[in-house]
Amino acid sequence: MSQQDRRIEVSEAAWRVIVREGLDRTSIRAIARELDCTTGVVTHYFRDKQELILFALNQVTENLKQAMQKVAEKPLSIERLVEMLCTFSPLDIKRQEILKVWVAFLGYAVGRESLMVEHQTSAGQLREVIMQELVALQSAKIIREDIDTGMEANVLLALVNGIALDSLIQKQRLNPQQQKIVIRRYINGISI
Amino acid sequence: MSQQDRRIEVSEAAWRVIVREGLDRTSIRAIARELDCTTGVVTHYFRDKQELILFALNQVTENLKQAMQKVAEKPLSIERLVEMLCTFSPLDIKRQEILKVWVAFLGYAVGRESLMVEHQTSAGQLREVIMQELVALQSAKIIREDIDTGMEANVLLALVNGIALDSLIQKQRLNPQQQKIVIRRYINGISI
DNA sequence: AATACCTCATAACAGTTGTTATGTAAACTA
DNA sequence: TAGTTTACATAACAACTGTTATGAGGTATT
Repeated sequence: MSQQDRRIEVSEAAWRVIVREGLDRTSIRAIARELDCTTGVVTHYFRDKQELILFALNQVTENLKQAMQKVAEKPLSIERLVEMLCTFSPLDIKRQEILKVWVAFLGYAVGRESLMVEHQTSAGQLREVIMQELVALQSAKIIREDIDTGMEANVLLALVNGIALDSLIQKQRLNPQQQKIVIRRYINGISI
Repeated sequence: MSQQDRRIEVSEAAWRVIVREGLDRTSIRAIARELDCTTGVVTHYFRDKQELILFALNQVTENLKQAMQKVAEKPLSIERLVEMLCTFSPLDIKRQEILKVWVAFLGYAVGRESLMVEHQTSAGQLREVIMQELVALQSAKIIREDIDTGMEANVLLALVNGIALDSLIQKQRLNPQQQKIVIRRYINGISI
């Protein structure tokens, strides 16, 4: 097993602790316990805790980007955009956990400007992908010519992020089917 | 000054520390420093830290509810719904700080089921208000009859929450004017 | 005027934290 | 096979945490 793979293992153990016990209780010792090892493992693969946190956060982004990449292989269509956006929706347990980890990190970034910039960087990348998708759809005359692709990318991401949050904070939440319907309906609104 | 007022003072000091340094660094000692007092003040007005956290979180909800209450005094109209929803938008510094505190608490609630339930309770109340607004507008034949007010309340809150998050995580973010336009445009889509 | 209470300061407590140094087998390298 | 690096385990460190007890000075009550 390569060093990089082992780092990912440690990072995933950190994820599990975060989801189960909360980010502030995710100590180096707790991660080691989750790995059924001692703290020596963690300190061996990460210089300090900040490096571990940053790595784990980047793993979240990496997961999302890969999922979107996979969808991007399909032929251009409205449906492809819908599926791309649904990448963010907590439709299965894996994505629910990613969402929780992401929310925990975002809350942790409040009052830590450098961490918030990390979030902004990854969010900016996702915005870029959606925007390019909109531009392509616009060129193909599938969506209206008069929409501002930059702004619309923000709105679409805001909508899917909001829907994702809804699944966390609402007891009477949108079910997976409704989530898809809402996104599809919104996109229909900007289609020709 | 009443006991309740003093509790609010402590809570607001906690807010400032959270926004400036992060929730996990908001220790009782840090709050006391912010108040320019000793920890005696904090421990006198709150049994323990959990009670303080819960109080500070409820203050966030209280702030939002009061702002919405104020809007609710105006006559029923599409514009009133827009303004209600804009209550959540970080249009000024005060609301930006409330948003940050809220996000910090939400992240803190990951892995703490009881705290997450608190979030769900307050989010549920806000959903109820928006839903009643939709029902009233529907009765007044201002918005379409065929929309599901329950689901639409979720979507509207998801949209404004998403827009609020956008202001935190996007560098190329929606400006306040665009935020209002987006909300208004969406509501026009469900109007007659 | 005596008593009780409210408001806060101070200090000590044990527990947890990240960090660091040191030890030790196993695996690789020469 | 001797030497070096890798992959951990172990332990000690100071700093910080929430909690609690004690006390002191002011204010209100009787």
